[in-house]
Amino acid sequence: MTKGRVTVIDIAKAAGVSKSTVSLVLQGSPLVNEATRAKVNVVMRELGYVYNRGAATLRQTTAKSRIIGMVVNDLTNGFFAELAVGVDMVVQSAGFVQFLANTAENVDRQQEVIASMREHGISGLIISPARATTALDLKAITEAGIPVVTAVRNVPGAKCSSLVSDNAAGTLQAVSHLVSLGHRRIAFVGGYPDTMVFEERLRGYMEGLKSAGIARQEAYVIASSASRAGGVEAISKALKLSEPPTATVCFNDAVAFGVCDGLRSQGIEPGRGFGVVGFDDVIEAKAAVPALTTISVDPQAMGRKAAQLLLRQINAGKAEAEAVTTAVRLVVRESCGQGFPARAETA
Amino acid sequence: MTKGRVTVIDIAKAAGVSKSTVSLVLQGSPLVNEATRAKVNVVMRELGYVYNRGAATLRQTTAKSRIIGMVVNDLTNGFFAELAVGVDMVVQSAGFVQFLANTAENVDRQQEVIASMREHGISGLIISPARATTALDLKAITEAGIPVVTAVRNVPGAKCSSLVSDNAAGTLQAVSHLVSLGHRRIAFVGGYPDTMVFEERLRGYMEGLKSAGIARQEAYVIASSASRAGGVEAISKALKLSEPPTATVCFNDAVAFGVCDGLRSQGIEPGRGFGVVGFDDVIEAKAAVPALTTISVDPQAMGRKAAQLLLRQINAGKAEAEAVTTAVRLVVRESCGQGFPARAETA
DNA sequence: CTGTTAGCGCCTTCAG
DNA sequence: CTGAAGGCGCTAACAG
Repeated sequence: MTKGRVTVIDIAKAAGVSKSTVSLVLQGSPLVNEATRAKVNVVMRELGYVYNRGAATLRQTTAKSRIIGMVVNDLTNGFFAELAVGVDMVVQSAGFVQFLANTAENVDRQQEVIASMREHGISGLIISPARATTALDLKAITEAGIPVVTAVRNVPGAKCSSLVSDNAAGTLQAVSHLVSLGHRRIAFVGGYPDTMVFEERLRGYMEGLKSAGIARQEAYVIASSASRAGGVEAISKALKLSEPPTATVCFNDAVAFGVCDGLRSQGIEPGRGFGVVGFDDVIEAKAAVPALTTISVDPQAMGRKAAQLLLRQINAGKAEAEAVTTAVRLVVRESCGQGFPARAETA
Repeated sequence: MTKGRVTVIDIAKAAGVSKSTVSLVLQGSPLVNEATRAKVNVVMRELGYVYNRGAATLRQTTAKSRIIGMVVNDLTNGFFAELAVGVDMVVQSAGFVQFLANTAENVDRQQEVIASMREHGISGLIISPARATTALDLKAITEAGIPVVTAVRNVPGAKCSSLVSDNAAGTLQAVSHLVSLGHRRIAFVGGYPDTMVFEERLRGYMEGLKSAGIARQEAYVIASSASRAGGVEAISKALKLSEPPTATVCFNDAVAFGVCDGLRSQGIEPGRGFGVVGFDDVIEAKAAVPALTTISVDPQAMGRKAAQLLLRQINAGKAEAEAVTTAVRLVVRESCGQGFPARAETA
């Protein structure tokens, strides 16, 4: 039952110096006598002093709170949990502390937590935006001069940097992987050609074929909805071709599951003879199926990168010149045959 | 590029009232004229005012920061991620915000983050302690009158409430489950009888047998190290008995994996005929094997419970009378046969 | 119901 | 190297 919380003035008194001296010690200033510094530190320990960062932040210009906000659209999904871990690592070792909030894909909630974090004076924000997030949602905070970095998804038009996965490189790797397993008839299935993401992934697929010296086959690009059902539909079409593929690169993992379903219903076991690579789109990551190989960013690495980027901006005093979007390299994760892919081991 | 951040005084001026009036509006006091209140709110929106909670906290007695600390020993483990999600839910809807830090089982780091959180004036702390945590580690914060709740593991001697799983009820359920599947020769394998946890789990097992009217068999309690290797060892012993068991309740999931390994090496497929129930000890949760049924607390539920408990203490003004440890009910989770158990669905 | 006056704990001049 | 003021943004008493 400490009565009134102990303050700099208390410890100044007890150490027989002035408050400013104490303050200097607190900031590790070199202007203070070594002996004095030691004494002050001892007294602080004795009295159980705890630094009041709130007061400091109040006094200082602003936003030197050393707290960074992290908002995530689905913490239940292991991918994002790891993302947060990555962020936490660098944030912690930089002497910052992390606010974490989960939005569960709810934009309203997202706005609430961002507002709340602002009230607490976060020095910067890392956000994996909820689905329907628009530039407008981020306008207030970016205009306040608080550095913002988006990860995983990006928000077109927002004045902030972002980290997204390198889609083309991912599907390219997927193709190379399948080729190295001996496949030559490789299809690209799922998704509709009206999104940027689709274009990118398709492009990587094409490049992969090309660099393997495989001629492109129109019929091997099979669009469908980017869902499990879409995957089923697409693979059934594929298998009816006169020369059916022996492997597929799937637009995302939902599609990949559908493909597996479809294969099984034809008595074909995915992963044994028939290669299936799913683009781990994060969304369905938690339902990974064993027989599936997956292309995905390393979430922890992405988190670390995001945090570094943000800290750089914070230290630079202002937000980056303009919105920069960086593509993060992807990693092929072999299925592990039992349980689920050993994601942690790739970290 | 807002110049000087807008303050209560700015909005007071703009609204033609005094700062205190604004302050009252901010706190939703009923002492202010409805029209005035409305006007103030409008002006706040127009000027893009953001409440400075740090300043408020500074002025107010103390610790009304509305931020709660959450420290977790392994966020990489899906269990703890879900725990944090549970906490976040209630914390958020109570208008608090959550500091999250991961200690990766490192006590030193744990002390650092707790210190850091203290500097930021957390109103309360929920902690899933790192392995070697002692009451001493928590002494400073509890003595400062900050409510602390431990979850998952408890810290003997610490002046705080804790939430742990109901070990006995868990193994009891495990036995009942196996009995309902027709098993009568059920062994309890793994672990050494020198820990409290072992005692509790063994007791539940005994009770389970008893309530099923099955006589206890000395030979069916097989101690071993609480590891995968221990599981292999234990099951091999079990199978050599003249009347070998047809099912096992395992001390923890590491042991359970070992049991599965051992069974397979004998050509027995676990889960088909031979029942295996592992106590999901959290530690190895991420490596769940499909063929395994598991007894475990629902992590989100535990998180919610912890947060509620903490908030109650915060609102009560002071920490609970004394350390109360509450057992959380466990849930049997059927293996799902593919991928890993659909944990989220039990939430 | 609204305005005035003090600080909360800290950091920054600015002198000694 | 150290001491004395002043103020960050807000709220808690009091006055009006």
